[in-house]
Amino acid sequence: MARTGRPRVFDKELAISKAMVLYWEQGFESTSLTQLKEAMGISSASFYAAFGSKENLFKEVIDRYNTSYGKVTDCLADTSIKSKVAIEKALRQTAKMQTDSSHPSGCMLVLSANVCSEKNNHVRDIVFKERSLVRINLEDCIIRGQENGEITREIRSDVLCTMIEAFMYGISTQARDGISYISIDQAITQIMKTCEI
Amino acid sequence: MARTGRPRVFDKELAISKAMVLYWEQGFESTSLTQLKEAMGISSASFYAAFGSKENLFKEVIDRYNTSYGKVTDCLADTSIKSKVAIEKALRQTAKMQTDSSHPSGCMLVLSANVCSEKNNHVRDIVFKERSLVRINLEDCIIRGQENGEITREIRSDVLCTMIEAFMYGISTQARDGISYISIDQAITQIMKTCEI
DNA sequence: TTATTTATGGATCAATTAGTATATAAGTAA
DNA sequence: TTACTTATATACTAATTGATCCATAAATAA
Repeated sequence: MARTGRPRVFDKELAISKAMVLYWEQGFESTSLTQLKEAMGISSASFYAAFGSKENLFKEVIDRYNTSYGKVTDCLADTSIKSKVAIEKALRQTAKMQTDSSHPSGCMLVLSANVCSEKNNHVRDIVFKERSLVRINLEDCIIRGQENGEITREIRSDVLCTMIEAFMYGISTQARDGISYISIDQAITQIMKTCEI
Repeated sequence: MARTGRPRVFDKELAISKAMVLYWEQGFESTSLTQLKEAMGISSASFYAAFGSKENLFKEVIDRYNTSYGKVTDCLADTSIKSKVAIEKALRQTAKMQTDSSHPSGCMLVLSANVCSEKNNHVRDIVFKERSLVRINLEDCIIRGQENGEITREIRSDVLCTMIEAFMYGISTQARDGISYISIDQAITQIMKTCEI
């Protein structure tokens, strides 16, 4: 059944997209409500009616990110492809996405709320938890690869995981610094050799 | 000759240290003047008389960082030690420093102003330029090592530089996430093998 | 029709932001 | 002493922060 009440005049999904760009580019705290409302083209009343708070909008934006740009690492959990291939694919897709100039550079989960004032530590926790999920997927993928004989057993899975994770997180800063995709891609080719049998 | 005028009652160097902790922990934009003044124990008038502006204090803090905690990568420019040793030392010292709980975790140059609103892009440039200097030192160190036969020539210096730089930057996020020094240190042992002849 | 529900426009809120103004205190220089 | 220089205390500013209030608009339900 159709919902009652005056219908919303703005496109909520589009508004979330606009907000994502701002939060991604500037981070949670540095993005003001004025900027968000302007980008969305709505008033305070509409903003709070639709999203509840600046923080709640951020949560919705993170969800959006995870189901769009953030999907570049989803292949780590895909057991239908070989583990080493999955890791390499995750890294290359990450580098490609993060250096794409059609949106803010770097990874939103790494950049948007890692540093903030104490009162917003719970916002920092949101992205921290999202990163944890990626790390779990990466380590599981490595373990799977070692069990299947696709990845070297000479290196402990947690050590390999920490090495690749650090490299992956660092791409965000490099992307912000303007390091090219091709340059990062070549580095990926190099670091992937560590996984070889 | 002794300078004229009423002498400053607070310790400027100590005040910069206090400010560094705040900027490091929360970033430039998320740190308020109120917090800075409270940490320093001074008034607005004293603050502006001594530092000029919030941004100028940040510059002084970055200088302080570079000559203290940031020195962990100085060995990259030390031509008296072997290149591979210098890189390994820089990485291990970086990991040790960034996970030390006596101060904020991670690297201030990577975390404190990488993400901000447009009006502070020039502050972002400050840390961007500092990172550039580290990158130059790293690449020069690699080139030197390859010329001296201490580092493999099988990999292009710029590719090796990008790989190590990404890994190094990523340590900041890992440190914030609570990854232990020992874990990162083991990953360093692994990634250093890439440099071997 | 009337009641109910939800969204919007616009005014407004208290708190906080970075930064100033002014008078005075405390030192040196002549 | 007087002149000068610098720092401090206190009050203050305009602008911005995230968020709320209220009247009204626009839909459905009965």
